[in-house]
Amino acid sequence: MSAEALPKTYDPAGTEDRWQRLWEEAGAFHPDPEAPGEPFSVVIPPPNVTGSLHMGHAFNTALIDTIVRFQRLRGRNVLCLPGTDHASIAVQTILEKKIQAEGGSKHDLGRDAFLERAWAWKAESGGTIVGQLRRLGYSVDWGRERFTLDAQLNRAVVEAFVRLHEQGLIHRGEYLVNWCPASGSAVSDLEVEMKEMDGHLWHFRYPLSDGPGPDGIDHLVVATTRPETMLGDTGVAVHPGDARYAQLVGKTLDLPLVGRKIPIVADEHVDPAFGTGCVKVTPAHDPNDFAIGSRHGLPLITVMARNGSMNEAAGRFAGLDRFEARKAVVAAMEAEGFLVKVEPHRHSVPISDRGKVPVEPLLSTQWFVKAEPLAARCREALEAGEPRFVPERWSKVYRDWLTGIRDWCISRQLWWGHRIPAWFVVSETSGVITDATPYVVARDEAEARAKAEAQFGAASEAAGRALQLEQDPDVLDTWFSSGLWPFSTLGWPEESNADLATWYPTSVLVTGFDIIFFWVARMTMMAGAFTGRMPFRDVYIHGLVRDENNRKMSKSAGNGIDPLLLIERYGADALRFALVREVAGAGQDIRLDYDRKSDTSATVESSRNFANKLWNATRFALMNLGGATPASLGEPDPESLQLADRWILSRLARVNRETAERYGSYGLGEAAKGLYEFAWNEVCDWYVELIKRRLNPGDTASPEALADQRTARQVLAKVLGELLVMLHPLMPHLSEELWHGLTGEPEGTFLALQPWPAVDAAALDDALEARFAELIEAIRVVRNLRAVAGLKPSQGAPVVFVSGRAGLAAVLRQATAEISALTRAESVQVLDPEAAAARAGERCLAGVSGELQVLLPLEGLVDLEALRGRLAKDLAKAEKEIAGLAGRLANPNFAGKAPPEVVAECKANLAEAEAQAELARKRLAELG
RNA sequence: GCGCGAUUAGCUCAGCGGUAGAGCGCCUGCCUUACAAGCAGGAUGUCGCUGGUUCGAACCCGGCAUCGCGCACCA
Repeated sequence: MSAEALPKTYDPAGTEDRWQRLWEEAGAFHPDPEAPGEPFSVVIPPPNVTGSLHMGHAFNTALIDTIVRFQRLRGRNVLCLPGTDHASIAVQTILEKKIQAEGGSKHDLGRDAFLERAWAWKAESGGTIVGQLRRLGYSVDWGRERFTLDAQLNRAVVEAFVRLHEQGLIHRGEYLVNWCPASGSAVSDLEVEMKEMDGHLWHFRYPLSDGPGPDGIDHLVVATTRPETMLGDTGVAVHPGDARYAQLVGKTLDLPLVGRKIPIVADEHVDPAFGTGCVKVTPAHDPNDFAIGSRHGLPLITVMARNGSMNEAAGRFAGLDRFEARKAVVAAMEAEGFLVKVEPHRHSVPISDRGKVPVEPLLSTQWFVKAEPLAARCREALEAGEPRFVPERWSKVYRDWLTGIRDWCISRQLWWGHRIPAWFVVSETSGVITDATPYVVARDEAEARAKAEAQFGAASEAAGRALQLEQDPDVLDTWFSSGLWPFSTLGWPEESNADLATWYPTSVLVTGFDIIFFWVARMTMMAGAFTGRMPFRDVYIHGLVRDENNRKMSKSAGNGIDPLLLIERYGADALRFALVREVAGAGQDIRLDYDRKSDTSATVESSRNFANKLWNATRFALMNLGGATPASLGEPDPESLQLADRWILSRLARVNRETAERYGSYGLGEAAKGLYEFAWNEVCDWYVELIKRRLNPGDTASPEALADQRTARQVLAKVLGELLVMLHPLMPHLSEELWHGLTGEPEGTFLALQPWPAVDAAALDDALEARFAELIEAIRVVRNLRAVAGLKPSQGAPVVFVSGRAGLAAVLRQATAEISALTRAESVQVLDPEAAAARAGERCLAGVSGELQVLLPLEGLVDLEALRGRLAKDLAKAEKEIAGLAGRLANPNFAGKAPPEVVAECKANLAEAEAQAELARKRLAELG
């Protein structure tokens, strides 16, 4: 690529598409398990096929891809495995809405037709998502793409279910579950969100069956937030120590509206100080009441149907929706004189995450995973440091959840998902599934039949009926299959699978803190049970992307930003870089700056500008390397390096070391910031500017000048080449493009697969970096003086440096040509203080930096006012410093207790500040 | 109620024991043949409040306040 071929600004669109295509066509990210290199593996958190990606996915993707690209450059045998999740309940909700909008229902459609639509939806949504992931430049292995409902993954799910069942860790039973009437399914505890809402506390009078006792009490008052449940009351509880009611325990009440006699029981759970100290007990509709009921043998009466309406047990209220029934019950209680009072009451209401309606605790027969034994294994592993959480504090959140874990309800009354591998022997219960129907759990129907034959065959035959099986119609919680993701995707349960052998356990899981319980913990529990090891060494937990108002970006809140919009505007690399750069303080949420009116983001724009800066730095190099490449130029000869060369090579080595360290320890934001500063503020602002003269020695250049030109070219090529490698994990497309431009490598060779450059430890030079910083500062002072004096940029001026330090003076003398170029100096003189004294009285612009004086003798050109202002400012600054430092040194404790080097530094700084103040005073006096 | 996090320049955030930083924005001057998506220069902060530890605190410890999040919840 020639420099002329490069336009002045970088246009990401074509470049990014092209490299994505070339990488994929070449199978650049399709690793071989047998290939050399220490294995490094990541399975991506599979996005739900619920539409399209949001910024949170882009963020997660940027982090993962940065990590895996870095590891690839480090020579690891990297597998990054992509895929998508079927998301039973979310997808089913979307589809049902669509079908409803068309005027139908899923039941009209039937199971098979519904599933056909679901698969069609999956194809569409999954395709969109995969396209978006590609568009981000994700270096995943598309050849190993998985979907949680793939046949192979289904095999894993079935196997896992069967084995857990065999181990007695899965059971079926009737319990109070969280019922979501909107979805028509049970949901797990985690899928319920407690939401503070304004409600009411209704106080009801329940009369004693036997009329007033000796103390005149003829009723109890109970309070409730859910009046409709009173229809299912089977008792009233009081605290055993509550003297008010002690003599009533054991008596019965007449339940209003229903007429049932319900007992008064004593139970510790009741808080005597709350309300009247009497609690109505509805065991079939409230978890606490369920517990009380089971302690006292109270019957369970379910008064609600699964669609959220009242059932026949609700008597005259049957058929009413639960909220209608609430009103009706209150009205009836009031009409019959049982309503004592109504109070406004703020309380927490359990809301179904997916259905967005209050969940109903409902008695129902479901499948459960006994979580404690699985969790115990995870807790032990955590004690041993597995997995390692980054940041560490999340391990506590994880451990706390695993401690005191409750059983996990895994069955869902849905169609889209992994069907439960249990077959009911319906021939035992007249052809229908009841709670009493026996069942077998098996890998497939044939195995089920064999098992059923063995258990029930003889009896069936004896009874003269054919053995009839029916598979459980329900599906499994999506997270059951997601829990297997790190190994089901690699071929489990086929233990001999090469992928599994090479890449399991995976190296790191990268995900947001919001799914530590849902997903991370489920994966560790499943992995512990089936593979005997934790599924990943590290868990890197990142924050959430929040919008400009600090709200979590989410589809349901409607505040999401489409990553594609930003990619189209600024490029994928710019978006990635912006997201990673924002993550510097690991684990913190990031707020993406965004203007919804114009669809612009200043943050992403600045990353785009950075991309453009790199583009132009490379363009500059191509214009000045004379057609050579880093390879053809070769390594520079250490003997011929100039000061600036040695400086930038020292910086390069240091940045290389730091960056590798940061990439390797999840310091991704720091890595991004460090590279940004190095590339822009050191390479572009200083090094490139400093070598321009050497790169253009002119037509009549001496052999020495030509040799020096070659050195400058070598160093520039090396620095730029390495910089591009280091930037590659963050800005893969741009770096790939520029690297090809710089090296002239053919399209089939990829920067993505190059080795990370070795750190040239010999180039590291602290002292030189320090001296160079002083040179930079000296140039800054000159520029500042010129600006203060109001000199036109084109106007030349002589520059005089006065320094008593030989080292600095030598550096300045060495760099006079560069200084001239960077400051428009007509001449550069470096004097020692004695020589300068001889020139005292000359009218100059004067500035001070450390012990260095910078003079611009500008007889006749000087703006006296500006000069005084500048000196006064220097003086004030120096005096402020003196006050601070002197104050510290005056404290006897400081000298006595602070480390000697700190004291020495303080003294040196004081001396310097005093010298500075003195110089400024003298100059001011000279001006009169 | 228990726990976690945040509070630093107008905005978004770094810094986590030795005299306050970046990006964006702002002010001044520049189309200096890599880049105006740029260059040079500049201004801007009692580092939430309050005690303490320390020679020294934005940084460590104790309170408090505000905001956010998680977990558990009394009908």
